[in-house]
Amino acid sequence: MWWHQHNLCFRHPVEEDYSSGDLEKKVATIAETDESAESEGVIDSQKRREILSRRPSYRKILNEISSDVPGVPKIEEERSEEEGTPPNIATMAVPTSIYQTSTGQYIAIAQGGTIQISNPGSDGVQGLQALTMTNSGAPPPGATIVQYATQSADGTQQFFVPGSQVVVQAATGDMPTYQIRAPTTALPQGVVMAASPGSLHSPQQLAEEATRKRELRLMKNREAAKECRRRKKEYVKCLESRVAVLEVQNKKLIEELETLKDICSPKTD
DNA sequence: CTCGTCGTCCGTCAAATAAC
DNA sequence: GTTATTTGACGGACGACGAG
Repeated sequence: MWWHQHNLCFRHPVEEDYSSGDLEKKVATIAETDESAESEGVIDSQKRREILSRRPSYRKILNEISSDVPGVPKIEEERSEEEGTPPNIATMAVPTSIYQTSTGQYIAIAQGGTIQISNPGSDGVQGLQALTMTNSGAPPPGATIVQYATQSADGTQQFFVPGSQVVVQAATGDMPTYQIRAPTTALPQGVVMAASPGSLHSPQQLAEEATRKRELRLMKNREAAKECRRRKKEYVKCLESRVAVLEVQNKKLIEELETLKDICSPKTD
């Protein structure tokens, strides 16, 4: 595989994939001191199973927290790129991702695999093309077909667009970059020509189809992992702020308790 | 300058979970 | 039951930083 050329195994003692478990415990501990011990020892079997099993997604957890605690922001279902959203796309249907090409064009990849390309300098709507990837379900009538292909020799991923243009995704960098290019060569190895599903018969075609599916799955998972990490960060931030709030509350309550103690049992000396 | 360590980010896999 | 999504874990890359 082109992205895995390194076989050296070497593990850092400190991982970026930190566990948020400690923070969760901290929040739980502080919250326990705040609230009465009513729940102590009352864990029924179902709850125990819930604890033992995998916890729900960060989105769910955070949304539960935020419904309990006002002021805690909810994780949105889908979010477009926070900053840098081009003004001429802002009024479009909310895309999942927006990318700017080297030529200044904007590519918005919406849910459902629709790709929108808009030209800068226009009034925003002019020059917009809605494209649908062939592997994202049945395209709507009249949709332009985009052919997704495997990486090319320079380590990029390409979407083939009718009209002799290629949308190229660079393999590295902080954010995936997309470029509109004229194809430099004939279709690279691994490209599946637009063919009806029923016509895939030969072993080579089947293998190509399998490769294409794998590439698509990896691409989707790549994006999912990014999104998951973003949610996790948000979740950890939320827990940290909750810890801070609860610590302040705890301090106040302790002070209050001391004051009340002093009032109720003043020293006779 | 080189080397080792640390922290962070990323892509991938696999398993759990959710959605249909 | 099948498919899609989510997320923990793993391993590699890379930059920052200090020690020699």
